[in-house]
Amino acid sequence: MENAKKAKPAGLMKSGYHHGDLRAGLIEATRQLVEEKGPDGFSVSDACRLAGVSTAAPYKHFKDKAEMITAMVTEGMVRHRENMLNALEGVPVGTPARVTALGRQYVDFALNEPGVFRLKFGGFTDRLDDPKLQEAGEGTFSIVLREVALCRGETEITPDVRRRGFMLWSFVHGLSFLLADPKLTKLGGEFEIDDILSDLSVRMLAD
Amino acid sequence: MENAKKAKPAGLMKSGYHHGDLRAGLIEATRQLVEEKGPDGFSVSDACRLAGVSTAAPYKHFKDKAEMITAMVTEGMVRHRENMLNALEGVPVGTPARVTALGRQYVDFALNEPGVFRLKFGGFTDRLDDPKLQEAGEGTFSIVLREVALCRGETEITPDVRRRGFMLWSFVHGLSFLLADPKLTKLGGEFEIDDILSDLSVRMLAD
DNA sequence: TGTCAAAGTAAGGACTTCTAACATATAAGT
DNA sequence: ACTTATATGTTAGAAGTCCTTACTTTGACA
Repeated sequence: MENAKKAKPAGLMKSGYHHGDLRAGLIEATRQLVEEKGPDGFSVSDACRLAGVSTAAPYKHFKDKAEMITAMVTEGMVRHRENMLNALEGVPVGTPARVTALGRQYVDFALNEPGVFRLKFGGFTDRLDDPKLQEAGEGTFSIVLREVALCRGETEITPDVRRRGFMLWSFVHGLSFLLADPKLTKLGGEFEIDDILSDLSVRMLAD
Repeated sequence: MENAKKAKPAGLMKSGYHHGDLRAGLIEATRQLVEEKGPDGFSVSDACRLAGVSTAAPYKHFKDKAEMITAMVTEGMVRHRENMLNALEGVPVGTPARVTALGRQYVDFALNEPGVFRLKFGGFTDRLDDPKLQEAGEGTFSIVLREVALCRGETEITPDVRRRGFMLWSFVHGLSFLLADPKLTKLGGEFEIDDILSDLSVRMLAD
C-alpha cells in the first residue's frame, strides 16, 4: 500500500498535467527577470506573470521567495561549473593556456548572465544559503586550483598553489565586474580580453 | 519684536529650523541602513524612521528615492577618493609601495563600508546616474594611473600604463568583493592581505 | 508682523508576499 | 475501469509596505 509512495517516473517529465514543469519554468522566468531588470528587480508576481501562472502557484514548488531565487542562482552556478570544465577541452595540460581558458570562461559567464553573476557575488550571499550552491562554488574554484598545481608542477594543493589560485580568481572576478559595467570598462581604454588574461596567467604562474 | 523667544541656539551653523540639516541626516541614515541590511535592504520609510522625521520630509531635499540613494553613494565615493589620496602620504614616490598602499586603501573601504561598496559596484550602476558620482570614480582611477606611470618612468598616461592600471584595478576590485564575503574568503586559505597586494604590485609593474 | 522655506499630517494607490479554500489532472491501487 | 490519493493550479483576499503628493503648521529672519 504505502510502499509505492514515492514513484517518480522520469522519462516523461514533459508529460506534466497543467503546465509541464512549472518549477523549471519559474526558475527560467526568474532568470530572465533578473537579467532584464537587475539583481533586485525581481518579484514573485512578475515571475508568475512571465511564466503564465497564478501568483499562488510557486508556493507548491518553493517555500518562499528566497528559496525560489536561491534555486535559480544555484542552477546558474552549476551551469557555470560545467562551462568551466568544458572550456578546458583541447587545451594542452599543464600550460598557462589552461588557466587562461578558465578565466575567459569565467568572464564570459559574467558577460552572458550578468544578472545571475551579480546576484551571486554582488553581496546578496547572506540570504543565498544552500549546500548545493556552496558546493558548486567550491567545485568551480577547485578546478582552478588543479590547473594551477599542474602548471606549477605540484601534485597536490599546496599553500602556494592555493594562494596563486586565489589571486588569479580575484583578478578574473574583478575583471568580470568591471566588464559587466560599460561605464567602468571604458576607463580601461582599448584592450583585448584574451590578451589581458594570458598576460595575467603568465605573470601569476611565474616564480 | 518679541525677542524673548526660547529658540534653541544650537550653534546655528546650519540653516537651523526644524532638524538642523536633514539632508545630511538622511544620507547618513541611508548609509547606516545599507550597511546594516545590505544593498537592497533600504527604503525611504526606514531612513525616515531612523532620522526621526516624517516619511514626506525627504521630498523637500530629494526628488525621489533614486536621487536620495545616489546622493549617499556619491558622498561615499568622494570619501573613498580622499582616503585614497591620504593613503599615499609618506610613501616614497615612484615605488610599487605606493600602488600597494592604494590597493590596501581600496580594500579597506570595501571592508569598512561593504554596503556602499556593493551598491556602487554590484550592478546597480544603471540607476546611479550622477555626474559627480562619475567624476569621483574617474578621479579615483586617475590616482592609480598616475602612480603606475611614475613607477614605469612615464611622464604621461600611455596605453601601456592604462592597461596595467586597469589590470591592477581589476585585481584589487575582485579581491575586495571576495574579502567582503567570508564564505568566499575562506577558500583562499591563510594569507596576509598586504603580502598579496605587494606581490601583485611587483608582478604587474615588472616588464 | 509678515514671509517663506522646511517639516508635519494624512491619505491615495499600487505592489508585495503569502495563505486558505477550492478545482482538477495525473498516477496508483484494486 | 473505477476509485482514491496526490500533486499541481486557480481564485480570492488578508496584511502589510512602499513611494509619493496635497495640504497644514512651524519657526527663523527681515
